[in-house]
Amino acid sequence: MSRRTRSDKSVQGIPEATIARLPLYLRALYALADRDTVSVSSEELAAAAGVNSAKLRKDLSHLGSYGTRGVGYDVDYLIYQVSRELGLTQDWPVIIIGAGNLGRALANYGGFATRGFRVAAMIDSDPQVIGTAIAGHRVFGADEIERVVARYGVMIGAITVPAVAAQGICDRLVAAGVTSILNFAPVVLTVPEGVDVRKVDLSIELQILAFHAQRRSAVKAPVQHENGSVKSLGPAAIINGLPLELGSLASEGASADNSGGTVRP
Amino acid sequence: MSRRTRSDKSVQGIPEATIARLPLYLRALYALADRDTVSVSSEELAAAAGVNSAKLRKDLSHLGSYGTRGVGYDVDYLIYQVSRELGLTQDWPVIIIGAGNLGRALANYGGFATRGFRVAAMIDSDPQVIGTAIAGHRVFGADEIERVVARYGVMIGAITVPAVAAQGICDRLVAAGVTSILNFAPVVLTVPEGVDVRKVDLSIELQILAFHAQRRSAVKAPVQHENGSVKSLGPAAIINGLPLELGSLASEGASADNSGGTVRP
DNA sequence: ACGACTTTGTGCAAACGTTCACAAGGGCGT
DNA sequence: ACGCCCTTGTGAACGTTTGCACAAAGTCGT
Repeated sequence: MSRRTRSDKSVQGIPEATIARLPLYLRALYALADRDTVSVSSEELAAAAGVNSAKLRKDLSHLGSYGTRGVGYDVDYLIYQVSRELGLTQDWPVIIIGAGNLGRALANYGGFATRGFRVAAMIDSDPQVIGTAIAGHRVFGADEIERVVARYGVMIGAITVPAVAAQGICDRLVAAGVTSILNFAPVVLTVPEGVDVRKVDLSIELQILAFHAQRRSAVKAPVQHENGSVKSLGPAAIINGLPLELGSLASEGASADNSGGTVRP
Repeated sequence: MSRRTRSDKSVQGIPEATIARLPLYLRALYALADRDTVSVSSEELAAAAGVNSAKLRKDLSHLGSYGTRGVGYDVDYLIYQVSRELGLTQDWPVIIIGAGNLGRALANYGGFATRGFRVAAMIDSDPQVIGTAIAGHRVFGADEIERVVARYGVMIGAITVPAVAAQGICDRLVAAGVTSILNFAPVVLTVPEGVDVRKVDLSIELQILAFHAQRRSAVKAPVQHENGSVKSLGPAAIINGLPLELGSLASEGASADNSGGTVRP
């Protein structure tokens, strides 16, 4: 039954939500493999990945029947299957546009090159940076984008440039043949059909956190005595009823205005 | 009628999916305000934020009735309402743990301090870095975490340390009273109930892109002639029928087997 | 003052995602 | 060889999210 049924379920139909979790499972599997674990149950793997075991089983079932009832999953075999499904059995050359802090962080990111990805080149517009090497990768000028993409068959581009420059860079990448873009700039990129854009947006995540934090403190001390886990908290934690209006930071004129000059409440 | 109906719908029930989009709308609104746009329709705003207009209207309706039928939404007023809902009308001091490239990127991130957030302090373990200033923020040693959190009433922490150190830092933050954590380390953090963790994971995003890229090239030239938007592509784009098996990268027998030695079909 | 026009806000149904709960199936001890 | 025990894989129930389509409600021109 488990033959490479290229038609059964994998035809075209793996849910987005499942795909988004596969990398998580993969990471947990690698961690297990590092500890020489040979086999793992859905319960254990789910715990390691931070999800519910039923969900994990259903997710994996979309790839095929790679487990053994009564036993669990063979770690190495599952790593292979998940990797293959994600397309990580081949190497993806990636071009990073923008050699600022974010671009450097990306280039240095260990788990990056780990499996499946490799930095083909970095691009920057600063003459001072062009020609230097970052994390072992040569930095080219923006005019080299097309050449680098063609030369290395780059299909994935990471944009870590300021917001105003992002759309322009995106257009050039797409024109050069890049069909997958990872966008770190805080703008909505417009791309032609067939191009895939994912965004990583720090401020959005912060804002979501702020919402929940506000919600939490607004409910005003619902006195969370309920699970003894509280003991794991240090003494300082209890003073948090957060009486402080965070006015203390003071000294800095910084906060209020900063270059951007956009505001208007 | 649009009074702060603290009871109507906002009682407690704004869907997660909606909350995740509010920051997007907020950004689009600020962009409009910068161009001195006074009023905007759901259609326009939705386009600017890259979503469907029905969705946008439904999302906004969760906050209250802040639009005017036949006209649209007042930009400034909506900015205020969305900001208030997200809790951005107050300043959130954030502590950044890890002054590596990612931590620096975060500290320098313009849109960061923009509205609602301020870097209370940065923390690092490298003696060479401690005591210096990054983007105007003093870097403290790890032993100062508790003091900084208590002093500034920090409720949000951003973890940008290596994976192995992340859980330890997380525990200390939680013990110190931090209840919202933005985790950049590629690990699943375990926290007590009541603490909110969001993760930003570069490699997961890349892997999702790889999946779609693979899918795209696997379908082998389904000849996407269909929308004239192709003309927006440069010449190089057309050579993309992707004849390249990215074999140029060559050496590797690629497709069939790869190092992983894991296999066993 | 009124009617034509525009755009919001929402009921409803379909699509999608999650969770439960259990039958199917495989290993292991006797 | 057999039956018990364990864990997978999945049908079905439930919850959430999306998108349509339209009534409600406002503006603007005449």
